Amino acid sequence: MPRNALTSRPTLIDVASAAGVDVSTVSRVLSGNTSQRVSDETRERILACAKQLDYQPNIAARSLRVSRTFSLGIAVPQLDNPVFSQMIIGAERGARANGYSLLIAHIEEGGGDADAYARLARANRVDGLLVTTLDDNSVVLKAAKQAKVPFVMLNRQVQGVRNSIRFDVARAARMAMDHLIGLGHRRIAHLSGQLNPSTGIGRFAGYRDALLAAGLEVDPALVAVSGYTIKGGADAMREILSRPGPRPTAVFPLTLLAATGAMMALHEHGIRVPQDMSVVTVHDGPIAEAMFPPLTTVRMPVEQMGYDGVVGLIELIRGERKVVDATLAPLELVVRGSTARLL
Amino acid sequence: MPRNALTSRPTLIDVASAAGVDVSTVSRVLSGNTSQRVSDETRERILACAKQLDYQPNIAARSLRVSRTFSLGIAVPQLDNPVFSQMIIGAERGARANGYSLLIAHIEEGGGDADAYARLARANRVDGLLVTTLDDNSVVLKAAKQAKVPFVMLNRQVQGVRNSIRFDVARAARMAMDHLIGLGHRRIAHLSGQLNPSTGIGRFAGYRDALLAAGLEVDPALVAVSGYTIKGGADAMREILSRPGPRPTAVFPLTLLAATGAMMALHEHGIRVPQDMSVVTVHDGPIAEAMFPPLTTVRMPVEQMGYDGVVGLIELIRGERKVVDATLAPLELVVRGSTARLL
DNA sequence: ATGAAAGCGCTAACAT
DNA sequence: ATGTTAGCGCTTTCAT
Repeated sequence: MPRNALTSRPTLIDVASAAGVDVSTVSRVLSGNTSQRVSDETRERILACAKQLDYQPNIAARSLRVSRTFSLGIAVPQLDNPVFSQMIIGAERGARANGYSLLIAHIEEGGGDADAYARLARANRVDGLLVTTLDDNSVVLKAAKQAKVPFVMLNRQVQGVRNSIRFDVARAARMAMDHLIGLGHRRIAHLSGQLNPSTGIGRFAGYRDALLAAGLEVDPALVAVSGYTIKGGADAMREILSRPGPRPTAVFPLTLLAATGAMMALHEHGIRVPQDMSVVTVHDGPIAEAMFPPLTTVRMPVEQMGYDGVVGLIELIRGERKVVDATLAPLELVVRGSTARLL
Repeated sequence: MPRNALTSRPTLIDVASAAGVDVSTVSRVLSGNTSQRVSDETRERILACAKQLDYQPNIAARSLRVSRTFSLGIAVPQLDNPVFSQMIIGAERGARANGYSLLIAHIEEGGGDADAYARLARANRVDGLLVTTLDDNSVVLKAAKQAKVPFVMLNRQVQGVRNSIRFDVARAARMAMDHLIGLGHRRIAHLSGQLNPSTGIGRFAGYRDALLAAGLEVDPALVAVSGYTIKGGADAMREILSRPGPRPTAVFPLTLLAATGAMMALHEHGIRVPQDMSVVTVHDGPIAEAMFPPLTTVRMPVEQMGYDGVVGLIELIRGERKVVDATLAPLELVVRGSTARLL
């Protein structure tokens, strides 16, 4: 019984001698090398022998020879965040479809420079990296740059990073906000991932633009920073509720997890959703449906983002492409029980 | 600028010539080979050169030479289920700590034989496999057996599988049930993963045992199969609510996702938690806290399971161990708002 | 259309 | 204590 994957398995030599040809011929057939012709008869015979022996190429040998690992890495800061699980699902699918494996690297939050660097230095195990970060100035990013392999950033645009697949979050925000405004809401709070250093009202233009388009003003008292966790969302919501002045009638947390936290805070305060407060967010998923009441959301093509990122990355690696640069549009608004017309 | 990970990087030869020694000496130093002595002076010099050149070993070459890939695979059926994300977090940590990479394989549900087999046949990229399945008779399992590498099954015990890390779910169930019984509940429903073919009352003994220990009877009308999804939990809860006869005063869904679904169904029916119905489940996580009301749960060491599984697997691969066979005990009961004393 | 042969970077006998 | 050397299994010129 073999101890490991690479022990005592048939090699090209076995297939070659079974088929009575040279290894190079077998290689040509099995690796689908089209530049050289092999007679149909020989090809058949080789294929039959390979199948009969259950031949599986030794990837380490091939890697050594062709200087490629055929694996990609994906670095995620939170594995138990639906946005990242869905990204991974899409990325894995794309990788598999192209003969690549996906290696996961969990970047622990607050792991610090040394750790993140060390981790990604392992990048010599991969031909390319999919990088996601919650913090734009993250060390992860520097590490990825150090990693001397092409990388594509997902769901984030960062100064100096050329390759990225982004989500048109401004448009999604606009859709969410227009929904609330259309329901008659005027005092709409916003839980933002982080504040824009210049405007101070949240990173994404959608919130502000929608207000302005409706002739409303941006009230800083209605905006708080939630980050990207449930706890962050709950804290930000509590913060807004604790501020003096009239309470908002609706809230737009930017992320699903923040919205989940906001719902907690609202329940704590005995504020009924949607009667007293409408809630809408961006990014749909099973949790959104499972909330009470179920959340109205703007669907986000997260899996697609992972898939497109991988495909772009592979094209980058193959030199079939110089740059990966796409923006995915939001999918539709799914209206559920968390939003209602302002009475 | 290098196109990929393995192009134009310093090799052992570079380090050797920089240090003025032979490659074999460098190899001995850098691979920490303790069986052969190298003078401290030479060692220092080699280490310095390696560092200065930023030498990183070529893993493909090493793999080819030693017939090991230094990667492990983890096959999961649902990536967006907290139980699996947490397992992966633990597994990744364990792998990393031992110089292994973790490769993820997402087994799509209903992927069918051919697909699952084909996927795991790729197992020649890994030295071992962590296998998780929701369906005991899964083809995944057969595939893993075909995969000629050691594998450890997580969170499930299956006939004929020697290596597994299990969770003492019977004891966890007992803790959950005792909590409900202690609160005065007598009519307690159970949403089970699947039914036990012999008893017909759910796979796990904890539910039945707790009832019997309290002098209560098992009422089949209070048991339904939920599977392991939110929807399954919601459907099973609806099913029980639709049955004639007195309604239960508490429900014990076996999994967090099923509990989430059950909460949905209860809300739909206007049944208040915990006033009209107490809910307790096994496996804690952020969602449990985010529910309304927050769920009382028995905490489950899921990350630990991934970690222990990986460590055991590596020991298996190294031949330091013949079998991996452990059962993890449940952690504590966390009482939150979803359970209350029966009035 | 097929074969011969070199060599990717590394490790582990075996020599010295 | 360190050097020499033979491959691991594969792809890819270069011959034929």
